[in-house]
Amino acid sequence: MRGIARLAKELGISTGTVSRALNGRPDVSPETRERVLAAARRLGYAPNQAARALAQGKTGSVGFMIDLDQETAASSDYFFMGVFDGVQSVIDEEGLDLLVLPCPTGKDRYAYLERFVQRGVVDAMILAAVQHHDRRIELLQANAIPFVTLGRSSLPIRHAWIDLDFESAADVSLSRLIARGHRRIAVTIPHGDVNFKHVFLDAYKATLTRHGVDFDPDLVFVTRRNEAAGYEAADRMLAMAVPPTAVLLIYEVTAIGLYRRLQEAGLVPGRDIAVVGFRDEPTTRFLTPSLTCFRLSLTDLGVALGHALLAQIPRFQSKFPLGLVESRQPLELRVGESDANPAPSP
Amino acid sequence: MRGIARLAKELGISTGTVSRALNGRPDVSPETRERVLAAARRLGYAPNQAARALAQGKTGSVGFMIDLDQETAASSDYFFMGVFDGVQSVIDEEGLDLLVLPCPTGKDRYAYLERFVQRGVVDAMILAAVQHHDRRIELLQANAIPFVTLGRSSLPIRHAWIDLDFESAADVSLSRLIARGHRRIAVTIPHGDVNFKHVFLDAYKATLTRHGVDFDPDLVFVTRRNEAAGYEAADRMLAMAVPPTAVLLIYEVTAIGLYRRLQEAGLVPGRDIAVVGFRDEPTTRFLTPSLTCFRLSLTDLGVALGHALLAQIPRFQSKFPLGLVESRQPLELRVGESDANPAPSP
DNA sequence: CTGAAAGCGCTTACAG
DNA sequence: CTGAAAGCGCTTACAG
Repeated sequence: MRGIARLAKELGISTGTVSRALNGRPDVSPETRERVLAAARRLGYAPNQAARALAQGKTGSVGFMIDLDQETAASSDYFFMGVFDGVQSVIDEEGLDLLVLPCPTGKDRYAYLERFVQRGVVDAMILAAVQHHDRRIELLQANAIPFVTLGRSSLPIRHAWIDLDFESAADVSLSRLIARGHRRIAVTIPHGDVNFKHVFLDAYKATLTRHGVDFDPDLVFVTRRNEAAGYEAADRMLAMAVPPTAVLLIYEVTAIGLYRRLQEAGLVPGRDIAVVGFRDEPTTRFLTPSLTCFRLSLTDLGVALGHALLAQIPRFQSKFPLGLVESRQPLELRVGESDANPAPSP
Repeated sequence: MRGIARLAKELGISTGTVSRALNGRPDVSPETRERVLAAARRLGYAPNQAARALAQGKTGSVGFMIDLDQETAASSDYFFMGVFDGVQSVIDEEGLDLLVLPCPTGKDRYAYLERFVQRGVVDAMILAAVQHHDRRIELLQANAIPFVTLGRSSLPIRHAWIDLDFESAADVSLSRLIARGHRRIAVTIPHGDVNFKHVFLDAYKATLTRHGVDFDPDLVFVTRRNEAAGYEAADRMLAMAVPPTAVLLIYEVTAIGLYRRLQEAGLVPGRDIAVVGFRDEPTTRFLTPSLTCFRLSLTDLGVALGHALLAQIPRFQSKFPLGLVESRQPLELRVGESDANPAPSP
């Protein structure tokens, strides 16, 4: 005999009462509760997760699906770790566990998620690296799994999401550059189908338009998330008939390669060409000249995701009455030396 | 009615037969099996995980516990992602799922793990960031959970582990440096209680002794895993009465700060001071002069962990008869320019 | 406040 | 090859 039955026998009471005492139900006498808790402690009892989930119809755990493929995972460094921390600080309070589900390289993301969803492994999901048309969103909706995405999708479906404020970042950085006379401002966007590629590019275009600057498709560079991509992008920029006078980088880490290529060409960021990075990353803090970039609180992002998720789960909705969250996390400009230069006079 | 019962009713057969058909048992007629599988597909049936785990007494999932605290997680970049990929490539084959369990910053690691173990959330565990005296190992053994650790512990308990071959790395790198005349070789070791701090330092000492070089405790620098720590370490080295002529870095990322501090002092790695980094990381590939360091296959490491773990799980032991794995993953020297210089003649 | 009992959705000896 | 039934370890109306 094991589990709750063992406790019940030991104490000479019914399993129902043990269960109620353990779960903090009000209809248990203080003495009984004390005896049960003491026995549980003494015997090192912990409720079996599977039995509990089966009886209650909920698992008490939320999944956070991430991609392992190079494009999204490489150099993701502290990003997800920080976000996980934020999420847990919120859901821990509500007795929920976080299970990170890493989709292996090359494995179909939809099939991977489907397996977990259909088998009822988690009560709710957080999805990272949202694609332009992300079928996983339909999957979760069809299975009535509460969820929130890190990043918007472009599907004509409303769902809870938290994203970075790309619009504001594009506005702030471009306005700075334009005010200093820059007109040929290159932008790098991610490779692949992640949705923020489109979001960021749209924001870039919109800001240019607002300032009366023409959009030039030749100034858009698709880069992967690594140093080499920054090097190559710089290389291509330098080879242009009329090179850009400023660059906006979507992946911070590309700054390392870009700096290197510029250095080889005898160019100094902030003197010969203006460079603004998108997100502050530890590995770029040591660049010289220091990089102007946007700072993001990973913990805050995680906390926002946690709150948004709880707001989608019926039993938490009264405590987190946020409705269908659609919000953007603020990005704060950290001014460095890399964009100090005005545009060269023509 | 739902789940298996629905299928059974739909087909007019018993739930037992449905279960046997679904699970590929041999004692089911081909026609029945086909009908069951077709119906399951049609109705989008997937077995409930909790019910299955309860009935079978196993969950079919393995946990991989990582730390979220800055010291071990920050700049861990692709490290774990690569390892997860390797682990999954192995356990997927056996029908096991990988659940990553990220222990929040500041939360007690033992208590965090205990919760998952006692509730029976996972069948087996992989532990990262093993401490010198890691009570989690005793916890898993007491609960008879099959496990393997990424890193050795110093407990007088035998358990399955996979570690990096610090001994060989110390030997190869120090032998190179000593052959070039270096005698004052600084070493950086991690902060905190991670076990490889001791392993690496011991290997460093042993190699020096073997070459007849005296160990000087002043040449040991404790560094955290970030750029700034490398900067500070270099700073302290330069301030010494007799500075080291060579440096062995345990964390690659510290090379960035170290390079910077050396540069400020007008010193060039590979010309004025020899630098060897421990593990190849993408962010240091762009350093100039290029860094001599050790390359590690993360996927191979993950695969080794997966195999070692399966060897600890009774039902897989015949397929993976490896016994109690205690092995070190090879590290391959990637020669760069940073340690090209011989020691200056005294 | 407590107990007896049904039920959560599966699996698996045991008969036949 | 298939069905009936017990059981996995919990939770939760329902009585009392």
